[in-house]
Amino acid sequence: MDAFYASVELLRYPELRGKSVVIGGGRQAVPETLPDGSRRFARLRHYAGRGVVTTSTYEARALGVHSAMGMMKAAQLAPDAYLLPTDFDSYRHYSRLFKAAVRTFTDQIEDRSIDEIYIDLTGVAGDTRDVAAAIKVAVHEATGLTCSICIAPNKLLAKIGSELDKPDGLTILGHADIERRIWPLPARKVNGIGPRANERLAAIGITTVGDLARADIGMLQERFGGNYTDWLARVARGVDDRPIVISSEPRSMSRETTFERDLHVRQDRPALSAHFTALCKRVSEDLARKGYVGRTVGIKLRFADFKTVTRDVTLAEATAGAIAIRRAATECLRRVVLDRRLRLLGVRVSTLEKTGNVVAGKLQHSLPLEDETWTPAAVSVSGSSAD
DNA sequence: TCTGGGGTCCTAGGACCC
DNA sequence: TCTGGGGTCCTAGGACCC
Repeated sequence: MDAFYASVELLRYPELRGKSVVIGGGRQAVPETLPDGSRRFARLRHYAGRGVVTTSTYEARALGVHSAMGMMKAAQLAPDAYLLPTDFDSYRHYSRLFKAAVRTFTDQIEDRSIDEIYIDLTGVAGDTRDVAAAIKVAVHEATGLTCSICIAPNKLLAKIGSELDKPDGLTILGHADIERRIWPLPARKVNGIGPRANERLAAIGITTVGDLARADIGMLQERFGGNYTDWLARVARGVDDRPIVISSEPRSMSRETTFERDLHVRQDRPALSAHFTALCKRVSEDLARKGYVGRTVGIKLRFADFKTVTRDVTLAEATAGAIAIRRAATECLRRVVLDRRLRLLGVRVSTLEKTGNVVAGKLQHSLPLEDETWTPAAVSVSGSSAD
C-alpha cells in the first residue's frame, strides 16, 4: 500500500490532501472540530517531547521527513507540516479491507505486515499484468487507496520491484531485467540489507547491487562469513527460492513503553512498578485474547544512554497469567544491575503454544503485585537503598 | 531537543544428555 | 595425565523489517 497510514488519514481528512502531513509522536495531536465544522490541526513546530515519525505524506518526504526520524528533527525540517496521531485501529480496519479484496482473486497470500502482502499468482488464470491491474482496481474500490504491485519470479524481486514505480505502480520484472533495472540500485534497497550491512559493504566499495554481483566471493566470505555471503551472491543474481507462506504462528508477544522522561530506579519506583505491572497485564490480555500461552518470559530494559539489555527465563509450564508473568519478569529484573536511569521497559512472552480460547489470566490486585516485586537485588547490593 | 513499538530470524556459548 | 561426537535447550545480543 502506498504511504499507507498517511493515505488512510487523508481519507478521513481530505482537506489535508496535497499537504505535508506527519503522523506519529505522542497522543496530543488529535484534530479539533470547530463550531463551523472545519477542523484545526496541530502543526509539527509545536511538538515537544520524545517520539519518532511513524510515516508521512509524499509532500513531507520531499522535505526530508522520513519514518523513524525523531519528531524534533522532523519539526526543524518541516515546521509547517500538519501533525496527526497514529490510529492503529483505523489502519487495521483498512488492512483487513484491502486483504479481503485481494482474497477474491486467490487465497495464496502471505501476510507480511499491516500494509504488505505477497501473492502467488501461479494458479490464477489470465495475463498476469491484467490480473495485477484488476487487483489494483479491487483494492481501490474496497478502500479508496492505491497500492503498488510488482509481478516477478520470486519474492526478492517482487519486493524490490514494487518500489520502482510508487505510488500506484505496476511493474513487471523478469530475470532478463536484473542487469538493467536491479544492478544500478543501491544495495540498501534489498530487503535484508539494513543500515549495518550497507555500511560494511560500502566500506569495501560496494554500494550497488551490481557492485555486489561483481564482488570477489572470497573477499566477501572473509568479512561476512559463509552463509551471509551465499545469500548476498544469490541476491545479486536475483535468485530467491523462498516459498509463499500462507499461514504462520506467532513466536512472541510483547509490550514496551518509553517513558516521557528517564526514570530513576529508586526515586521513581512507584511509577516504574506501575508501568511494569501494566505491561505484564497487557501482555497477559494479548495472549488470552489471541488464545496463546507461553513458557518463556522476558524483560527488556533501555537505559538513559540507550544501551539495551534483555533477560529471560523459561518456566516449567506455559502461562498467560499476569501474575505468573510478573513473577517471572521480576526474577529477570533481579539479574540486571540497575545503576542508571531507565528510558524503556518491556515485557515479552515467547515459546508460545496455542490454547484455543482461554479466559484472560485474572489479575488479583491485592497481591504483592503492585510494589514489593520491584526490588532489584543489585540496587540493594549497591547499598543506597534503605527500604 | 537525538533515537517508538511490535515483531522475526540468526548467531554463539554453555549446560546437559547419550 | 585434556577429554569425541552427536544432539537439544536455554539465554543474550544484534540485525533487520514495517
